[in-house]
Amino acid sequence: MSNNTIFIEKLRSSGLRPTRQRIEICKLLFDRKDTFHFTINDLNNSLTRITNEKISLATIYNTIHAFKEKGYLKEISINSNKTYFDTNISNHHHFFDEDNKELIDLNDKDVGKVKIKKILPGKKIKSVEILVKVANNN
Amino acid sequence: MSNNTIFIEKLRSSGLRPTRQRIEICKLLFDRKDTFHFTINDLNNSLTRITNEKISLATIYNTIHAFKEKGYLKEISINSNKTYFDTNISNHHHFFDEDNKELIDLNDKDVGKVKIKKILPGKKIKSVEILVKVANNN
DNA sequence: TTACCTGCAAAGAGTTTGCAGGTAG
DNA sequence: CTACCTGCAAACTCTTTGCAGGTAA
Repeated sequence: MSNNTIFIEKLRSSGLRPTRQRIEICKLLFDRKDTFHFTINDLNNSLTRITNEKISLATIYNTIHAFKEKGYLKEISINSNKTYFDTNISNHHHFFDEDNKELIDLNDKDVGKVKIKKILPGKKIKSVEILVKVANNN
Repeated sequence: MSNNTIFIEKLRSSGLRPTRQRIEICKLLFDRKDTFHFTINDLNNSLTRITNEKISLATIYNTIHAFKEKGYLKEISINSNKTYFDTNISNHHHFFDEDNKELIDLNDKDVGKVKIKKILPGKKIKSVEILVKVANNN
């Protein structure tokens, strides 16, 4: 499958050698149509299940961090003991469902335009993230 | 100082007995005009410095968590290995300065009204938090 | 006196790192 | 062949918890 070429290029451009383990990670992250929200733990479990072998956490962490540096993944601001990542790197926001600790995308057009009227001298805005926490009605 | 009465009431209404250690925590958190953003570690360091004695982490954690449950403190959603709290419990948002890991308040009026146009069936919106990450121009 | 609290230290969870053998280039 | 990578385990950081002596009511 020539998708691997894309994965190899993603890895190389992130400063990583394309290895069997990293190709597996790429397949899981990028070989899909929909957005994928995950924690390292989710990813590790999925990899173990899909590949029937254990991929080292060292590899998973260094790969994910390189992708994040390169901008192929976004880290999401949630107050949680875990770090959440998102394969959707477009400008968008999130619902966080507190009942099942799940993230749901909120497209930019689903949110009225946000205007930040305060300026911090000498500082540049890097990102504006909106997190809408939701829970069951009860 | 009769401020202690207020602190004792805050503690009692949070289901906690007013002890010497907890009064010290209250003084540090609530005896001030301006907003206070902190991590448990910040708080612990300040307490040690101010009181010249070590207050147990167990006490700090159980006090802070009780205040948070009661709504006297807010937990802020930042992707960080640490948990940030805020003594400003009004509806407001934050800048997060990535250079020095510091939080800065963003009043509700400094942000244009945010309209969430997507609905999740059966789910109720608990909060809408905006985090504006900033860093030095360079 | 009783229930709760404190301090300490150990345990947990998530993440990071050091090292020795293995692999890409 | 060399530099980088993998797997493992140990180490680290932050947070939570168990326990024994101490304190508020």
